[in-house]
Amino acid sequence: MSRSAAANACLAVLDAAFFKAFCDPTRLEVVRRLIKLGRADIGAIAEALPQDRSVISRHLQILEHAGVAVSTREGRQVFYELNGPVIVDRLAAMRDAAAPLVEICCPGPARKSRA
Amino acid sequence: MSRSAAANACLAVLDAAFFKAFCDPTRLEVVRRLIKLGRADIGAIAEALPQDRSVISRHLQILEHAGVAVSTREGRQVFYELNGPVIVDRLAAMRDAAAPLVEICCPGPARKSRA
DNA sequence: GCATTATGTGCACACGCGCGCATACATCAA
DNA sequence: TTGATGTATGCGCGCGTGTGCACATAATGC
Repeated sequence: MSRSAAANACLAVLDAAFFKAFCDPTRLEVVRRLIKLGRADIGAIAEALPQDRSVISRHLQILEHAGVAVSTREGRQVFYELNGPVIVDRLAAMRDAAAPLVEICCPGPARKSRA
Repeated sequence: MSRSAAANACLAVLDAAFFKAFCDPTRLEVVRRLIKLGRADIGAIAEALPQDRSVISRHLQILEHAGVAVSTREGRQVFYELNGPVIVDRLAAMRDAAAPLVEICCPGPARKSRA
């Protein structure tokens, strides 16, 4: 594989929306709560967080809109859950795209060979 | 591996600084330029970007501070380069931490049967 | 019907941050 | 030295957005 081909493959998987979902500290805490709790309603997610429930609700909407979380309504509560497969696939795709680029072209600062 | 153990492993690799490095659109463009150009000085990186050179310079500093880029001074120019190994390792660590959590506990909403 | 619980939303505020400009600093050439 | 080039930084502006409050909406229980 050529360097430009590897570079293009790497460019293709770079998604700003995915990163924006995790770049806010509070939103990352929400993600952490979802990891700990698994499937949970907004009240349970917001319980240990200092922000208002409405704020957590908005963050969850953002996460869902980014494709990293899904919601299911049950009666008057809304349960949220991380979309594990999607997250893993995204991470794997980025890693698989970046790996060959590092191998064949960008020895980088901490690389020894490359005579 | 238990669910909580997998969850803790997943929490450990969640790094806000890493995501913040890629969440800004302009900064992502800088990363794209670095992927295309490989090692390059600030002038070359900022050449095709609409923002001012000083802005690109600041973004590169942010990327370096986040550990995803490195700079080397040569005379009066500063060459930047993505820290490929670090990026790949981070992505791999996140994927490897999230994968078992998805497998053993969070089948998720739409489990697609794939390897 | 009314009350309670759970969540969504309009609104205004404040903080952060990306941005460009001007300028200072560093390096090289003549 | 002086001038030119490349980069960093101080400053202010403007927009995006996270935040909380109050209220609206929906669903359950009485």
